Amino acid sequence: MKSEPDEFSIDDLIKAENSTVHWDGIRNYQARNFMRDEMQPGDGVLFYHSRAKPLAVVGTMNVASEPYPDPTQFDPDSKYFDPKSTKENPRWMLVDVQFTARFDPPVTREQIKETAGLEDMMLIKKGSRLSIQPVTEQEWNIVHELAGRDPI
DNA sequence: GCCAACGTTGGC
DNA sequence: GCCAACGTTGGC
Repeated sequence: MKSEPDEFSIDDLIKAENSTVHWDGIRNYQARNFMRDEMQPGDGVLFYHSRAKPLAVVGTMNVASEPYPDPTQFDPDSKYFDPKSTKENPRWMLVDVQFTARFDPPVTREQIKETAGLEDMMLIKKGSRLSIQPVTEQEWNIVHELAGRDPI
């Protein structure tokens, strides 16, 4: 899962209550589908800082809820308000995520590009801007190796 | 800050 | 249902 640290960083996640947040504001159907259809409580998630220095995987999270409707879509005061969405038929789903680890130092985009076994990661494919992307178990393990950590 | 690559919208 | 126009993303 990507986030611009100016908007929401891994430090913000750690500081949140229970180090857990609603991953709200996702307004892309493909990204929504990943949360709605592919994520289960306990799944591991890489936290990536986009539009940042350095561009890097800065840590990990756990999926901490079942998918449920993003409450911000119903809030007229939210910048994520969607007038076309109804409570009966919500458009946007999200999951909660909980902090699990910080990578220090982070695993940079440059490292990922250079590492054998990670060449197929969607993250480094040209033109790929999806903010939620699938990661294979092998990729998860290699990224943890680069971080000097045991994969969970 | 630029701009290429994407995704969405809406007129036809 | 096509596709031009528009808005957004995110690496550089």
